[in-house]
Amino acid sequence: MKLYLNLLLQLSLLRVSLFRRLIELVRLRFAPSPTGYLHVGGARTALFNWLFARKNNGKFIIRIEDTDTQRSSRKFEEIILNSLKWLELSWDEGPDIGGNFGPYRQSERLDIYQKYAEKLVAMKKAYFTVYDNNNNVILKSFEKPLNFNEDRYSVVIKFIVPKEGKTYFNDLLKGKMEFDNKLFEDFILIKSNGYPTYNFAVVVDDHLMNITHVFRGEDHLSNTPKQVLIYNSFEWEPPIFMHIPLILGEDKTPLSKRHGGTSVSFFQENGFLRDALLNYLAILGWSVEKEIFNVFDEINNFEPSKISNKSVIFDYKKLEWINGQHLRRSPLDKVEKEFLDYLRIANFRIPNTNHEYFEEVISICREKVNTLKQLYEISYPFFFEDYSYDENYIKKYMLKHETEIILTTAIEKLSKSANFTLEEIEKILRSAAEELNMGTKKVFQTIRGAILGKLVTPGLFESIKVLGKKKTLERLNKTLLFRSNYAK
RNA sequence: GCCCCCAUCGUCUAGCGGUCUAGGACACUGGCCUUUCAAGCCAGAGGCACGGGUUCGAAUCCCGUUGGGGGCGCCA
Repeated sequence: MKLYLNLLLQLSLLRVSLFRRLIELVRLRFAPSPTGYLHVGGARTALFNWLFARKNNGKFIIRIEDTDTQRSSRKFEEIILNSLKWLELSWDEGPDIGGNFGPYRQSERLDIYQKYAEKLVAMKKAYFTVYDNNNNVILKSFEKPLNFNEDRYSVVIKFIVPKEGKTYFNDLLKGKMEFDNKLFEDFILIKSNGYPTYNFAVVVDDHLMNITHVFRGEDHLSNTPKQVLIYNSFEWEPPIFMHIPLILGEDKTPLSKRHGGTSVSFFQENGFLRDALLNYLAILGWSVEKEIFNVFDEINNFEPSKISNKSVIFDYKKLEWINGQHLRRSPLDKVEKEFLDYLRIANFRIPNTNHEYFEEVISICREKVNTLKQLYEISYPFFFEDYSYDENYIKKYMLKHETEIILTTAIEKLSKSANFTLEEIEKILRSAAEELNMGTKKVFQTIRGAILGKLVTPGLFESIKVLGKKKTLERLNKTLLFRSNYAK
């Protein structure tokens, strides 16, 4: 009977663990250190982790690796989190929202690392080391060294690397990895300030947080065997690793500010769309049939092993092209919302207009530009009366003697238009050119500059229609006046 | 110095032993369209790093060389 009950218990436990695996197959994390802005390389890493977690109905976790007390700051943590929010890479557990495996800041987990490090010491797999001011080792011990004045000595815990044998692990992209243990020297687990080193904290946290897959930059590849050594010492099962090739600048050095903007906030502030940035980061090294897509729609097609195993050069031009594609293909209301958000972030203001007018302006302007910043520039004369005349326009058209007759004819004819439809406007202006016996280019460019100040604008007829009869006539007259004053 | 990763047009990539006189995208050049500029469409230029093997046959497999990147921190 007892045996039977035991068996039943075992079975139910098995079912529980199976059930857990079914509902929560995978757990991935993005673990930035808050020492700067979110770099596009980091964003790409976060994206791949997020994609895989979402595809498998798993969890995506944010953990802050702030064990560098010198360089870490709460301000950068906030900026990084904001960038991730802007990208809409939502997380299930993190420093801001908590979760069952917290705390999610390493600086708040010091006691945990200390406990596990001392566990290793007790297992004779790590030891205390005391250094003097000149960095000479004066003591190695399995016992906690006492009575060492902090001013004169520093105490750390170091891991014992086996002198022989090899350490193995598998990488989703690189395949079987093998490192000779001789390559490594004993390394520090707990620094003299009580903080853990990266290689130790990452293992303890990934294990305690039940992380199943670690996708990170290739710069971590050579450190992985040290981490596997720690997993092995605890008899913990290591996660599945994947090391993603790094993003470089066009001179093949790591992408930095020298090459242009590198932070997510830079792209945000310069009028890039989240969908476009994510789209570009996704296809940068990951080939799919169609190039332009929304990553949120392609979650199920994400295949980590299909990521290219080669470092990639960041192509600003292609990003801009992709951005233009998204700008034109996205639903208009979405673009409007993004544009408004952008204006707020970039500290640009446009006057309140009625929604229909705003929408029409965006609609005709987005055909001509690739970024929200360019959209602001090209749409400026639609929102402001203080638009200025392009120097080229003044020289090439405004000052020409035909301008007066062109503009007065346009004013006369347009003012007679009853319906002011696109077709009607076109008909009027074409007939005007004909009557004046002038080329359409000369006539249209003269009018274009008069009503918008620039020689590069959306289509003339559309622009006139959107501006409306009243504004168009006002501006034509204004230009006539400006011209006569200019001549004096 | 030691260890690790990588190598197809300028850039990203397709290619996984014959279908490759190597396909696509961005960028570039020319053309069409045209009221400007874009977009769009059409055309063009441009690449398997090098040297050895293996094989009837190699961009594709193996070795080496070269080149690029990364790591070897009380940074992460």
